[in-house]
Amino acid sequence: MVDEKSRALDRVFHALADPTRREILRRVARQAYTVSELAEPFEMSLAAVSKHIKVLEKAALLQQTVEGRIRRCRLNPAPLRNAAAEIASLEQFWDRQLAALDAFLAQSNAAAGKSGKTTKRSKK
Amino acid sequence: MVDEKSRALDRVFHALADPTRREILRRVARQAYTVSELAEPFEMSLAAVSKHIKVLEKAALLQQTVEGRIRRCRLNPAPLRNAAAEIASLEQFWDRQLAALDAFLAQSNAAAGKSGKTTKRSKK
DNA sequence: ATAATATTCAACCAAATGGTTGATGAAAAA
DNA sequence: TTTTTCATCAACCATTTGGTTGAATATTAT
Repeated sequence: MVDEKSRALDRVFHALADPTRREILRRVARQAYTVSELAEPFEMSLAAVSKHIKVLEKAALLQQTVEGRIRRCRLNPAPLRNAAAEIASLEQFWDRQLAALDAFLAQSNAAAGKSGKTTKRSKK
Repeated sequence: MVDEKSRALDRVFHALADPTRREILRRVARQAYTVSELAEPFEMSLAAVSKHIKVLEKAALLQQTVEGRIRRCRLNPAPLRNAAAEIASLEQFWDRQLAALDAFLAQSNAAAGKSGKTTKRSKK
């Protein structure tokens, strides 16, 4: 399972890359909705929304529980944490690069006997 | 410009939804690379990697600075923060839903004169 | 039993995606 | 100047995506 984690991220980021699906996620994050309720605000067919929901399900971002003929849709937040972790990891590498640059500049300035600002940084 | 922010998110999440592009981002997060250097580890043509880079550029996740005939590629972390914020927002709504459920259960249990656990929660 | 409702499925379509190869342009090296 | 090198562009191709419509399925209501 070397790249299964990566393919899961593919699915999650792909699922998030659409405004309709993000809107659906925002709604189910607050409360559970049926497919019809989710579809109602959108100017597209029920089948189209059903497909969007399936994309979200394949990313495991949304879970359906069957209650007779209706499906109740809820958010599953777990994959969001993986996506957030991936993004945080990139930001962290970036921060380290900046830190190294800061250190380099600080040393250069010290060697030149200068004072003053370093690269602007967000405070940890 | 109502939905320009949304379309920017579309581009960022779409850019992140590919393992090659994520790997490119991880590299440029640490240091600057030329297009050829970025392409070298991948089993695909230079033109293909060039296209991936263009996707990252359109998402503003990557910036190129031209130095003669080479392009030096660096991470631009700003769009990552927007993506992270969107994810955090979903998680926040989810947490509030759980909090409301907790409150409901607590009140039910109190009314029934019971004690004991509530829904399991991650500590803030 | 029949009809209405909720949802999915299947077939289709246009557009976008992710890859290829070969030509091109512009800068650097010979 | 000629030749490499770095990178993009253009044309092409197969697959995926995001939508449609109409039929199918299963459950609930009459």
